[in-house]
Amino acid sequence: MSDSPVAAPTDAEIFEQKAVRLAKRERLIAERTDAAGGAYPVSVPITTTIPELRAEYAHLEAGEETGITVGIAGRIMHARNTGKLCFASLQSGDGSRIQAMVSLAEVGEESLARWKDLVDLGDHVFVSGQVISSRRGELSIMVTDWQIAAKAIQPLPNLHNELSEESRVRARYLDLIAREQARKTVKDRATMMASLRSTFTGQDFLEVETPMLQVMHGGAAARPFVTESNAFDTELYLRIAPELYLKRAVVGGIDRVFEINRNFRNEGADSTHSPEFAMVEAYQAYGDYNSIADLTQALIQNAALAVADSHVVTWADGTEFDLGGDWDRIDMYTSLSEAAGREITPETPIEELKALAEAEGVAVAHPIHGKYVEELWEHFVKGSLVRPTFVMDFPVDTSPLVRDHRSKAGVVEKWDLYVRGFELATGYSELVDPVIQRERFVAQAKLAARGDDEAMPVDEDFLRALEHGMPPSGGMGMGVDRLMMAITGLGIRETILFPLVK
RNA sequence: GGGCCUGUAGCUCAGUUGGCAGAGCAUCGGACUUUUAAUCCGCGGGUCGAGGGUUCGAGCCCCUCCGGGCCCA
Repeated sequence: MSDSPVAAPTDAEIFEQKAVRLAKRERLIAERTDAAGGAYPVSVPITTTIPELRAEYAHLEAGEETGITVGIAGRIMHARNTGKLCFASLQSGDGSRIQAMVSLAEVGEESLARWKDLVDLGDHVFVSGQVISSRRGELSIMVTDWQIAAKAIQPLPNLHNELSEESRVRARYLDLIAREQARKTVKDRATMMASLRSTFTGQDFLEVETPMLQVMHGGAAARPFVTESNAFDTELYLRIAPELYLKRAVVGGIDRVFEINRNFRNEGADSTHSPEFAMVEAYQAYGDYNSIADLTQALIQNAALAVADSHVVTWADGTEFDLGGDWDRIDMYTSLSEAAGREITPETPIEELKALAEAEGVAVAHPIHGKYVEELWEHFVKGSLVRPTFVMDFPVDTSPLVRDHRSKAGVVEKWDLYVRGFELATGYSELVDPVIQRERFVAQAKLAARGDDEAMPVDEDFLRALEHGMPPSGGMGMGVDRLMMAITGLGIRETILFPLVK
């Protein structure tokens, strides 16, 4: 906690509705006779749930009475009080609702008056009584007993308007209470995560967890968050990728390994980037970038099938998007040459690339061959990709952890998977030669010394592991939040339950 | 980093040319035994994101800062 306690709000700072509810809370607590009463009872005697009742009594005719007594609890979403008969809609966590009817004839004068005095929108309430259908055919509980299950002292937002986008993100609990799509997104994401794990385990991959706090960051080109350890009296980095640890696991004989967890990158935040993001990484011994592309396609297609029941997913805006079939695999230099109308190869001199980039208005932060080629590819080709596409064979100097292509000079066995214009996943034939790996690290360290704060330091401990021999392997990484975006068509702030906000 | 938009009651939003701070829902008081955003009557509720400036007078114009969004690089 912070050094100074947060000052209690003064009376003037408590707005009217909260003050009213706080007074009701006080009254409930003052009237409490045992642990089951008051404003926050330890439990209430529910016998069933709202969705179960909905399913079981869907057939009731208007005005029908069942003679069955149940006890249920839910959050008050609407209340309609008349003089001697009160109606309330109770909502359960999944969004399903049932009506409670509190009638003078059933509960008596005192209980009805207490209901009107003490129950507010947003409160959790327990009711017991007969399951009936109202005259208008609304499935209802004709209440005989009730009590507050949990008193809300903040008012519910106005449910007749959409919550503002900022409120949805800052108060996700309200978004979840108010909006079906918000609840569905949470369920869909859980379904997607379960599907990913199921696809992996179906192919004999083992899930592991590797360090998030690292003495040395690596495995990707990105700026890390820096923190410090009191116990070790040293700087630590929040990981930017789990790669170097997963490879250590492969060296140790975990031949098929994956991890799904958070990475942290100290970079800009916008509609497709979050400073912390969930990622899946996997390594497959005796595989390569082709077999790992097959795996990636299966992971995504199975996830789409699990969430949307089809390889053709329907986004929130109604657009249909087809993730089915075998995806195209195109060559980076070839597709760039075609789109640019001139031949560009790994031998194309940097001056020529620079001239082209300047002519096209493409800015390149670090003037090396590979960065020009990648920026130019994004400029010329990226926007034209419609179907999911693997872009294969990247420049060697921007991919320090990838092995050289088995037959083409100057490129590495790396692909990026583009889905609807954004990079969803990347895969490699992993570099396992410890001597070449060391050379690549040293080259990166020189970049770092020249001010490229995305470049990696030399990781001696990782190199020692590699020197013990890592089998030929394919590896892949995929942004889980982005996969969710691709399947649902939602923005990144919708796919993350609690995105970082200032 | 550049450009544009935005911040007003608990929530969602209006606010004209610079001239008394508004609406709906919610709250509070009253009526009502079949409502479905119930209805009807009545009363409240504001540091207009923060600070500074111009002006007789600023929610509105100018400057700085903070938060949010969109587009571009």
